Amino acid sequence: MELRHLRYFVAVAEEGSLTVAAEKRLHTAQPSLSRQLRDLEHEVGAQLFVRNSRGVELTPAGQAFLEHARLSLHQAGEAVAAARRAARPPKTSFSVGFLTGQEVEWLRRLTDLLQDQLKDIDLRVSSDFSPHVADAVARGDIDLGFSRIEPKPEVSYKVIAHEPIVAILPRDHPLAAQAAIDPRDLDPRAFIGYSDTPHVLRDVVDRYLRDRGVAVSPTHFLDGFATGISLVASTGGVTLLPAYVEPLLPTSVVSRQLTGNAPVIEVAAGYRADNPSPVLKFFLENIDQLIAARSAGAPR
Amino acid sequence: MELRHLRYFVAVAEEGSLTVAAEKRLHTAQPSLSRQLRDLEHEVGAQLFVRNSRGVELTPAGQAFLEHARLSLHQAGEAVAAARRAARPPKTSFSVGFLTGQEVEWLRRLTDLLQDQLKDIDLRVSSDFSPHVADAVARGDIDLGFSRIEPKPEVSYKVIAHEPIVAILPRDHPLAAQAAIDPRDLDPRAFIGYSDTPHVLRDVVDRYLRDRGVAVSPTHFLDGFATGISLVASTGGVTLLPAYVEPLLPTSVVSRQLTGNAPVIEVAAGYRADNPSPVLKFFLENIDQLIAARSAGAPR
DNA sequence: TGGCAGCCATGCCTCACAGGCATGGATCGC
DNA sequence: GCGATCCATGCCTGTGAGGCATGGCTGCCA
Repeated sequence: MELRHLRYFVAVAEEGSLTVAAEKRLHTAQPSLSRQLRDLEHEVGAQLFVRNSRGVELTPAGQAFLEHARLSLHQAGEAVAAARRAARPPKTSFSVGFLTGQEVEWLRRLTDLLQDQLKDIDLRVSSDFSPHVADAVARGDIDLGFSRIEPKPEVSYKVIAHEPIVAILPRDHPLAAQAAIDPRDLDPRAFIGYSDTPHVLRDVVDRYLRDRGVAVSPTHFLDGFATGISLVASTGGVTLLPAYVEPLLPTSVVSRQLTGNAPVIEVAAGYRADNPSPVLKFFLENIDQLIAARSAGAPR
Repeated sequence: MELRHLRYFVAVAEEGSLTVAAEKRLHTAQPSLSRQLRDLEHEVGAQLFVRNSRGVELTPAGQAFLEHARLSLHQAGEAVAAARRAARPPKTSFSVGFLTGQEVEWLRRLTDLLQDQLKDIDLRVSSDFSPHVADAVARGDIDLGFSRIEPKPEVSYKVIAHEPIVAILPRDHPLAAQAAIDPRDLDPRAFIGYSDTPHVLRDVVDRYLRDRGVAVSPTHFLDGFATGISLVASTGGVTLLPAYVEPLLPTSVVSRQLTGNAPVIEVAAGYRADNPSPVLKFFLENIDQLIAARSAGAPR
């Protein structure tokens, strides 16, 4: 007796017909099936079916056999499934955090880099303000953070990109008619400044304006790109933001380059050097690939 | 995958060696076994054993597989056993009682008669004094009793044999020198009589002696053949018993026929006519066969 | 270090039997 | 009575299980 016999028996018992079971479930010829069931009955030593011109019916012996045959087949299937589960290594957990808005580009590049390993990685993604991303890295809550360089003793950074800063202004603003904007043309009171949260960006912009003798006295302050765009749209003011926000602008808001040498701001990959994650190790070993793909103008 | 694979796998897992399992449990060649297990691993998609020069060890996947493989094999065996149980009609209970000593002949003849049905009969056998056997039949405790004809309103009898009565006496008794004993030569005081229990035998013997003008005054009384033989051996006296005891005599005791027309005693099959037992029905329908076999001098 | 023993793996061959096609027998419905 | 449907039986072919011979690797011992 083999599992084959049990499979055949159960199929016929459930269909109530050798011909139907052979064609629809077993994809075999009815005469072969007939013979296999006869052989099974001979081995068991009991009649399992009553044959008639309309098909077959189980005998009491056949009914008893069916219950255990099902259990046997089920356990055989479970044996295979259990072995496969036991053989599969546990998925490696890997948590990635992004400065909000940066995931548009960097999540795609990251998953491209991890390509073949992705099926074995339990990847978790979050986005937040840059300092919060850095905090989470420091705490070990996330393995890798794409943010500004937020100085923290526990966190190491690798710069992965330099983004130019651009002017963000209403489409109908007088300066929008120019291809590039001179910062000295800005209205000091209509300039939208920065809260403490994007302090890296604030420092970069402050230094840029100071170097050009431009003094601004903002009355509105943005926390992130979202609030920045919102304030530009509602106040009609102008602000400076990294170029990554360009694809995220609404119709009423446009970006314009700045004249002369535009300031740039770094995007960095932040991590804890003592994190033993093999995925992190792989990422750091292959970070040049990530940077090269961006430099080559890989499609976004 | 077939049950064969599971059987092979479990055997190897338990023996920890392909060679040992092949030789001692599976009675197959090691190379065949090696190939079957490789095929199984290929189908499961996981390595189930670690091979080394001392045999094999289960991997975690193999361990998980083993648990379910055992269950599958067990259920397959249960399927067969359950079907066989369901197919087998319940055993018919049949209780037979014998006058002690009669089972030597009649149990053998009864089982011969029931031959093909025996596997379906739960046969119980007991032996006792004849009146006790009759009582048990009357009560319905036993279905068939081989005894004397003990008159009881509930019990019907069919005579199955007539046994001659013989003299039972010590080997060194003066009368033992004769081929046949004349009852008038008996010592009236040394004759061993009968208690109330074998009253049918007592009546037969009393009538026989009275018809020949022989008066005995026994001082010892037997209950059954066993006490009869014991008293003959210990008192040196003589008694008369049915010939069935002859094969049961010890060396110091012999039997001798009686001169002239020897008395006979009936052996009867007793039963309740209202007993619905199919085995009893069968027995009564075929009782002539039982009697004929004895008449034909069938080997005892 | 070399030889031997023990174990599992691989190559080749044979044969048993699973599976397919053709056909037969029984039953049922019109 | 005929045709349809179902299971059973005969015959044939190809697959794969099982056996023997041999190879490769490891470990032990002189």
